[in-house]
Amino acid sequence: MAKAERKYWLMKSEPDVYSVEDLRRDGSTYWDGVRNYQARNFMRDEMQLGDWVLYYHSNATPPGVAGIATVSKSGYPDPTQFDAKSKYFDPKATQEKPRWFLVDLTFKEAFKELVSLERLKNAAEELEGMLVIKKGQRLSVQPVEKVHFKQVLKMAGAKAKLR
DNA sequence: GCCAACGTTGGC
DNA sequence: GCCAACGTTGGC
Repeated sequence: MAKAERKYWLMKSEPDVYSVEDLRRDGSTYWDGVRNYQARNFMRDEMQLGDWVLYYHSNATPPGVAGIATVSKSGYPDPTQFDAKSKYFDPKATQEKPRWFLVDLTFKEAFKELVSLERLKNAAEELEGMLVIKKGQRLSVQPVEKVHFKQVLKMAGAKAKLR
């Protein structure tokens, strides 16, 4: 069987809650609390070990891509859904039939300078079709095309290189 | 803090 | 199964 090709993603986090610097400090983390079915499906079904992720700071000044992480564990049930004390508790979820899934991320790089949403929008030609620059796009886990991922790395002057 | 966009819920 | 009401996201 051919090895599955690496996929590319963008994941949003509010830096006040958990920033790319927090991820650098911790090394890796689990992406809990996603309660959107589309985002859930990506994490459960499509994200795989070794995928690359643009780490996006939302609700920030300015918002934008702050770094890169990699998927270090593919989809598994989000434990917070079973925890009655958690704000992410879901009474309809059971161990046998979990409703929410997450992945683990490992830190790869924090950009020297954030690639702001404004810069992404200004690069509309190179980034045409990229979901994050679309109006009203709220999805917190999004697929990213390889060429777009590459372009963002270029704009960031990232150390990490895509072959 | 405002509010547009959009996902989810629930009454019918 | 429709759709109004409601809740959340996230840029500004």
